[in-house]
Amino acid sequence: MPENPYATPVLAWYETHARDLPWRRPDATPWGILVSEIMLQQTPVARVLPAWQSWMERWPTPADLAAEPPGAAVRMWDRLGYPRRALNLHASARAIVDEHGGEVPREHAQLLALPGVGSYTAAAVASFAFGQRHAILDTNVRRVLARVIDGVQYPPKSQTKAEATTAQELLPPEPAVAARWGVAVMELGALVCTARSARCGECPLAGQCAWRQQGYPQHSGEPRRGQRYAGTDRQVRGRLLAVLRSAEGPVPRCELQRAWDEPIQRDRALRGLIHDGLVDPLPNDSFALPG
DNA sequence: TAGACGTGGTG
DNA sequence: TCACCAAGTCT
Repeated sequence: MPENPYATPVLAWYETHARDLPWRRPDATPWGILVSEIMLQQTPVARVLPAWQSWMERWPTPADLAAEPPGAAVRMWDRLGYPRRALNLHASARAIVDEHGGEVPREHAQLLALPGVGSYTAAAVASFAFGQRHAILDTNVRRVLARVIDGVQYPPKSQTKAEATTAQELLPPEPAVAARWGVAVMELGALVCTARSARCGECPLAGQCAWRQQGYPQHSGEPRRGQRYAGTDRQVRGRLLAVLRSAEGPVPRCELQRAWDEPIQRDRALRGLIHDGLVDPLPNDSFALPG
């Protein structure tokens, strides 16, 4: 297993440039770290910050959240996006209480079994909350490694086995150092080696970066697929859920109809929300957040 | 394994 | 302005 020639400069850079985020402080609990990781999925730090504060004030432990109906989580989630994450967090809280004595589990496999916790999040919690040695491979790390090692502007569209192998090989032997390395590369990708710009003047790896040495070859091939939103079911679902969140209790169907004109798509979106457990259909043709 | 899944900020 | 992008997961 080759040594990691990037660890020393990246760790030194992190020492002085890491952001002071509440879930990174010494007093952060595993639960707080899990909540942050779920919230941060596809969501910028700036938007997570206030949401995380409110969430942790209201539900400081998994048991606090588990005692509430799932709809309370969905309402609290507000406009963070991908509201099924709120449902997943609630279901995770109940699983943690029911199956782990109210404590966030330490084992990667047990974390992975929680709803909404995939490969990245399980590794992140095991590493950041419990100081274990796991490869962290998120969008930031993938981009940094693609540039520094492979000399390309962007990583492949979907994660490859080769990327996982590389991340594993770069892991420092000491668990505590490995955990530090993981956040540090992520932070480098988030602050310096970003998707839109590469501030190589501030980068501790500028001298050993393949992409830089090769003159920044631009991404060639298919344009990177952008997600459309306007007019999609996702937008309709968002509108419907917004109505239900703003209401105190159940909402009659006619009120939901004002959220979207087109009836076929509106009904399809509503059925989807019900199917996903984000909405409860009630007897008198009204609807509510799940109770 | 693509595609679905929210929302808002930005270059 | 308007694509693109943001600590992914699930099917």
